[in-house]
Amino acid sequence: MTAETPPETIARSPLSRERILAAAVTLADEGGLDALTMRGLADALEVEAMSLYYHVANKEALLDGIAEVVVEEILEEIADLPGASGPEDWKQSMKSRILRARQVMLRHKWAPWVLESRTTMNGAVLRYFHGFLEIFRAGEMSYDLAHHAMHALGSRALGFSQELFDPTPGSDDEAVSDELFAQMAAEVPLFIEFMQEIAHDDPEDQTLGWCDDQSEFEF
Amino acid sequence: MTAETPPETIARSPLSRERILAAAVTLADEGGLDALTMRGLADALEVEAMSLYYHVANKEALLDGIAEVVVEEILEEIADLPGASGPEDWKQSMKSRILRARQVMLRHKWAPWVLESRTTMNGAVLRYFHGFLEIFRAGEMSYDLAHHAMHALGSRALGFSQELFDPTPGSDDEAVSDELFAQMAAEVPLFIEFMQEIAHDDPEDQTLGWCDDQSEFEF
DNA sequence: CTTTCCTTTTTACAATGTAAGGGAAGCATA
DNA sequence: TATGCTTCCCTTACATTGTAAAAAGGAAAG
Repeated sequence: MTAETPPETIARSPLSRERILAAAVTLADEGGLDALTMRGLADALEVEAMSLYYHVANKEALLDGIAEVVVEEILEEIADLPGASGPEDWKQSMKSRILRARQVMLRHKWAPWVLESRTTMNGAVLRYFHGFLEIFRAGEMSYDLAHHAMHALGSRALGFSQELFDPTPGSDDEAVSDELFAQMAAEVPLFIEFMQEIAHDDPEDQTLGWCDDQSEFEF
Repeated sequence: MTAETPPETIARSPLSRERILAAAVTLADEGGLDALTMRGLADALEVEAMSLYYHVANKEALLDGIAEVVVEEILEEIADLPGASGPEDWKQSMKSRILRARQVMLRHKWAPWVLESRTTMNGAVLRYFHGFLEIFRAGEMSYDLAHHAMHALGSRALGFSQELFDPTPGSDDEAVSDELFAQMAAEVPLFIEFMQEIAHDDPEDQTLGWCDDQSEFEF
């Protein structure tokens, strides 16, 4: 009788959906989504590419899988948060949840792309949003209001950064920037002032703080 | 002597960046982003694939291009809107702008994906946001506040729908849905109630109306 | 030993983006 | 007229992707 491999040892041979998904996540963490290719993933697992297909229907299913993994990670992260106790601290509850989610997203920078590209909602997302529903109920608001609030939050609820645009317009370095600056000053003068005013802001957290204030004000 | 082709006729031979971008947009409109392949685009233009590369550096540049086309379309769409006149109607100005943008987005359902995937900001986006800045200034708010407002709006400013999840969880039709429903009732009971409450809502516009109310409330 | 089932590999193909170089037509210069 | 240069398009070719089809290995059951 062969000795049982201890369950927590990540053995080589026995491939499994979980092992594949875990490897996919780390692969994407390291090399970005572009690095997440079936062959590359197989290599990382020291296996041939087609072996993956026994455990995962196709690449789309793989992406579904890692999307769920990420949300489950968020769920773990917020597991120890207290549930909304009084009708008053629902804002704080939401804020802390979103901040935790954001932490996870920062660990997996590719995650927003994958999550956005999923069309079906997996169980983890369901449970995650269910948590928000509980909070909203604790805040004593109607389902209808909760619905609107969800929409208002949008993907921010999952901690998305959503930078939308790089500070640098175009790939130009410093060379052309003189005439470009002149043109911008002519075409979009407010933007110049805007940028200069904004320049001193801290990068991220202030913004998220605001976003929370926002939802605070609306109700 | 062959008759001159009238200039407004979309002549066959002379390829051009504009013609390519236009064809790319309609191709994506019809078949989705997946249909937008270099070879397919070339076919649509009755040209060989590699010919495109004379006018467009590569596919990424092509996507940059159609992204800009879309935003320019938005700009045209809002061109006739009155600028913010008084400090009071800035909300209305924003709302109408966003609604127009949304119209354009509905014409090009692929656009959100492309816009989100662009890392650099093109001139059209710049001008579009500049319009918002003007509005904010007309509303007599500081650049700092405007900055926060932009973040709060996020991609909604461009009219994104951002449905985030399909109503249907999974690809299951009606078959498994009984036990699935039971499981959901156990795991995420609030969701069930939530869905039933929500079911009577109209699909889209109400939501956007709310989103506008939201920004209304915050200031 | 044979048969069966589970898992992995072998081989192969089609679709994609794109590098490299080849031409054809028009125009300029000698 | 002849030569060469520029502009624009095409031919060929290749690497990389996802994945279909089927065979091979091995463990378990008969």
